[in-house]
Amino acid sequence: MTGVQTCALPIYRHSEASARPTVAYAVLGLLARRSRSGYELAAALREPVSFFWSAPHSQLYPTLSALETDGLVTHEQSPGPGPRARKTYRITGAGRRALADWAVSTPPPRAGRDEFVLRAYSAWVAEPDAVAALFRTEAERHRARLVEYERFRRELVDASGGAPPGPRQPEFGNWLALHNGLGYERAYLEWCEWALDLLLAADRRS
Amino acid sequence: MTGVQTCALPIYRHSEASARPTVAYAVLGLLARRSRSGYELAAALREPVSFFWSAPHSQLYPTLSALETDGLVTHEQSPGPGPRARKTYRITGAGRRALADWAVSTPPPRAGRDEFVLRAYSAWVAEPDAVAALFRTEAERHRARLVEYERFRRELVDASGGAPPGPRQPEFGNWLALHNGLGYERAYLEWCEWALDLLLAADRRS
DNA sequence: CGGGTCATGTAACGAGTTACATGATTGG
DNA sequence: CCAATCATGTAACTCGTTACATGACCCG
Repeated sequence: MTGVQTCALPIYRHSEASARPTVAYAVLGLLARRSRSGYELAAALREPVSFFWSAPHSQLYPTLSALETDGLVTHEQSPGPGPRARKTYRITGAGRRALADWAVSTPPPRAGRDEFVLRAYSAWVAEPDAVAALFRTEAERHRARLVEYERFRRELVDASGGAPPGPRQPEFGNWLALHNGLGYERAYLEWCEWALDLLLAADRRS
Repeated sequence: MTGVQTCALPIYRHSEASARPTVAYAVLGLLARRSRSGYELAAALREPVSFFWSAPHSQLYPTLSALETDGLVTHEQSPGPGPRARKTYRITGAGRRALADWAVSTPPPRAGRDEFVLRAYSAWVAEPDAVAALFRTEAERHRARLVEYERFRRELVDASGGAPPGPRQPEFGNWLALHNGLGYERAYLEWCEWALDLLLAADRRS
């Protein structure tokens, strides 16, 4: 009888009362701009919100229920074309407060994840030609995103008449997210091209 | 009886025979450089491998078992200090091939995730002062990482005598991953400082 | 009349995180 | 003697993805 006897019924309390999954704040962030139906939210979440967070609709609907239970959103029904009614969701005052609190709370230092860099880390075991092909494909992907993001930037600039949006305007958030995306894609593309140069230089030497 | 009758026993086959979780390739990537014990692998995975992939040891041990079942790694036991024997893992030829295949296979276009940018996207609902504080903390974090990465770079340059490593050397992978990390952190830091300038300019106007 | 869009949900699984668990040796 | 390190594993949970499910309307 030397071991420490532990409780047979494990009581896990590692989720604080106010802890919500990140997708909930993606939803609140969208609803803070304007009310939307579940379908519209699902469509918005299919393409990454703020360029760096996406979710399928299967994650959305339970999230909306949970947010409503907590009083952070409400909904109004209207007849839909199909077998189910359309629900238009609106953020509440409590929801807006929860979003603001979350937005400025320092996030725990989470490790970023990038599977492509992990592949690059092991690229030395593969054929250099195949590695070059991989990087060319990846570069193309980021080039395409850059073009898209530049288009978004022009749209935002045109919409706000040249001046950057004030820090209380919704466009401020778009502006921040977009510029992060632009910097990210530019840096990534430069890295891909640098890697291709390195591979080319090594190929010429041999 | 209008509905489509589906099989009562759902047969899910959406995982290909060779599909392995990403953490498995992080492990193989480490073992391709040199053999390591589970404990050493766990320590290496605690800090992100290739700067962009980390895992706790609880994910490691089942992964090692699975890799061994598939014949991609083997292990030798030696007596450990504690109640359990130390197992030193070695990658097999099949493991090296699987790693090389994975490394150059085009990854499915996954959406990157960045919770901080999502916060920034909703920062307009919060106090501008709190937003500025948030960005200062974040900038500091990236500045610290940059300093660390610059140190790694000097170490790598010193170790290889100035010349960049050839595309068949393990250091090539480190070199690629490190330069991605450097570009990423530089871009992120610049973005944080740009955002702080924007907030400061708006503050002066009011 | 067949496929796409609108519209909402549930089921099952895989991936990732946190907590539980054991126990010898080493250093302050 | 207490804490950290070495050393390995399991249990329980949350988060995220893929697949299943229904059905009306619109357009060609």
